[in-house]
Amino acid sequence: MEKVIFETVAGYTALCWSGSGLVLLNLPEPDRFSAEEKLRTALEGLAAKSAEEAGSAGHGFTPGRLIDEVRAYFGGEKVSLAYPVDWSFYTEFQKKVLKRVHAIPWGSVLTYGQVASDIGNASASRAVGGAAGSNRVLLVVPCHRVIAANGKIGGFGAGVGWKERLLKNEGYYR
DNA sequence: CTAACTAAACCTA
DNA sequence: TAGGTTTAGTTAG
Repeated sequence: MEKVIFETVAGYTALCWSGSGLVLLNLPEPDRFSAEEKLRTALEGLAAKSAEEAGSAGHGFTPGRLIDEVRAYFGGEKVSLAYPVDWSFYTEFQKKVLKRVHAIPWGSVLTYGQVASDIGNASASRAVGGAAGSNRVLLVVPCHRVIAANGKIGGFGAGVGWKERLLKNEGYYR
């Protein structure tokens, strides 16, 4: 597992990846120390499951281009952030949800209910919210592009303020 | 139209 | 078994 902390205009961001794809991408923190704290805490939760990480083939991922894109993202530029994800830390249901969310393009949104139908479980909208909350690869898996059916913003683990900010950044609001 | 409340639904720890 | 990034329906203001 490789890891790095880099700086953007929005703050310090932690990134982790394995041989099979991205493992973690946090939102920016105001200083390097808190970014490291958040990274350490997140990695503790992953440690228990990391046994299955062995034996990944490797896809030649290097963080350089991704870091540039994340910096551009917070600079207000439109970027695709299309990178492979290491799904091995998620349950089957979470994988289905997050893979569907992974495919939501810049500037568009789905409701929790739409994601639920798309994965063949129309009545699982609330569980979709739960699965979205398990996403550790923010931005690359754009769970902030999933909103409530009444047009309201819905919830967000890192705080609804962040969700608003990300959606505004993508031109979704006004 | 907004706010408040309810029941139903599904996954995870 | 509790609770979460829900939803649709009902009722009151």
